[in-house]
Formats: sequence, structure tokens, C-alpha cells
Amino acid sequence: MLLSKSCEYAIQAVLTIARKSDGDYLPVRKIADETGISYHFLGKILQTLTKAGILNSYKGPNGGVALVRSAAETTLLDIVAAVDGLGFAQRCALGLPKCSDESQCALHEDWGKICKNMSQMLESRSILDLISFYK
Amino acid sequence: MLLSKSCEYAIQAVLTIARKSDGDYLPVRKIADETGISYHFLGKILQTLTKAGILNSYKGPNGGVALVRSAAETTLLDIVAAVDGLGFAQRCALGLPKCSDESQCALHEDWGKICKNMSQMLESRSILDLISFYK
DNA sequence: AGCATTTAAGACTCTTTTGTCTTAAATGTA
DNA sequence: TACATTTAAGACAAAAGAGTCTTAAATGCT
Ligand code: FES
Ligand code: FES
Repeated sequence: MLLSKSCEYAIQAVLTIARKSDGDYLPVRKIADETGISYHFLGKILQTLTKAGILNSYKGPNGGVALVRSAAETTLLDIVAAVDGLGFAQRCALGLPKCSDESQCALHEDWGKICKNMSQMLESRSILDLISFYK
Repeated sequence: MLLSKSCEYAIQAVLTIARKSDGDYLPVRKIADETGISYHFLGKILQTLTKAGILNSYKGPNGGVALVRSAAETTLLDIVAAVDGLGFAQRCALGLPKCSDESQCALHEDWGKICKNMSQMLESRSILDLISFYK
């Protein structure tokens, strides 16, 4: 599994926020109901996104979370980086301690291409791109 | 992390077997020393490969494990399939219960391409290809 | 037959990930 | 000020992954 469960949830949540919010804050409760993700678990994940500067949060009545930047300016890579980190693109496919063009393993070249594809996909797809799929 | 730790170890082990064995059985002990993988843990992983028909094993003095098919006929995909399964290529990137061309999520198309790349890489690279890298 | 070697198998522990629950803090509203 | 709403935070539990250890079974050698 490339993305952790938390990261999958984070992406689903951000997609939901971008689709459902009309500029106001969207309560975590609503996101949980919409996506089916456990409320409390989702809360923690969204905290990470808030700390990472991807979401704003506001407490109290009419509070909730909202995107800091526009959907067009927020990419999948931002979310993955915040939740899982970018290690996937730097780690050796065989788990060897170092992965660089100097100290290579047998998979390094093939693997590098795949990682690059993946990073490019994650970076080039904005949240806006993705929600337009549902329209 | 795409490949599990066990799967990384399995690949390392098979590469070692292909490189070090001269037709005889290679003891798990030797593979563990060579790769630095814990002996007992490696034992379990190699059992899985044996059950999957990738390795033969033989007990007793001069026993060990050996490739069933030649290094040229054994692919990375065989190993990954045996240890981790092929779920990675069928699972929805967002963890949604179904992933098919009918019931798509926003990432389905992009994700599909990446999975295909990955499968092709794993399938097209034989163990022989990989060990020739070290020569 | 007896011994040393080597894989097989399962119990067990440790760590990480995933998920739940409870309480605190902030904030708008009446 | 009192209250309802909503996020923040941390303790706790459950499940999965990773790793260790012990014992059993098979086999070759003397
Ligand atoms: S060294 Fe193994 S993938 Fe780079
Ligand atoms: S439905 Fe999500 S990747 Fe196929």
C-alpha cells in the first residue's frame, strides 16, 4: 500500500471540504458523515493538515475547517507530504540504507522512474482538478 | 511504502540465491549473513517463497534453498505476488471499497497508469536481469 | 544407530498503525 | 454569564507488521 490509511482519509476529506464548503467553515462532523470516516480519527488527521498549513480551523458554533489556499492552489502532494512525508520517493526499493545515484541497488533506475511518475502525478493534480471529475 | 519489509527481504534473498548458488542448495544461514537480514525472520519469508513454488528447499547437511526455475524465468512480480499479493494494483488509491473502470474515484485514471507502470516493471525484470547489474 | 546440520512451524514479544473515548479549550449566542 | 457548539489534545485499545526464540522434523554422514 503506497498511501497510508490516514493519507487516503486526508485526501478524501480535503476533496469533501472543497466540494461542500461554500466559503464557510465545514464541521468535521459533516465531513465524517459524508465520507464515512470515523469522526475522532478524522479529527486527528485534520489537525495534522491544519498544523501543516493546508487547512484553517475555527472553534465554536459555525466553526469547522476550511482550505487555506484555493482548491486550485492545493495539490495532492501537499497532502501526502503533510501526512505521510515524502520518504516514498527517496527510499530504496529494497530497503537498503542509502538510495542515491552513487550507491545504487539493482532496482534503482526502474524504481526512480516510477517514483518520479508518482511525484509528478501528485504534484500536477490540484484539488480543483480532482473535484471537477465529480461534476 | 509500496513493498512490505518482508517483500524487500524476499527480493534481496532471491537475488543473493541467484548470485551465490552454484546449482547446490544455499543455506538460509548464508543468505542471512550475506544480506544482514535476521536469520529466523528470513526463514519464515523463504518458507512463503517455497510454498509459492519459487524456491525448493532441502533439509539436512548440504541442504538449503534453491530457485525452482532459472533466474531468467523468475520475475520480481512472482516474488511480490507471493509475499505481498497483487492487491496494490487493484486497490483504490483512496481506499474506496471498489476500484474498477465502472465505479471510479477521482484518482482512478492517474492511479491506474502508475499501477500499470509498476506491474510492467515488476513483470519485465527477471532475477537474471537484476543480478547482471552487479557484474 | 547416533550425531550434526538444516528447514519447518508455531508461540511469543515489540513496534507501528489504526481507531476509540474522554476531557479541555475556544467561541458565538441568548 | 450561562450554554451549546465545535476543534484540540491526549490517554487508551485493537490490529497488523516486524522480529525473536524454541522445538520438531528431515536428512546426510560416520
Ligand atoms: S538504491 Fe535501491 S532504489 Fe535507490
Ligand atoms: S476507484 Fe479509486 S483508484 Fe480506482
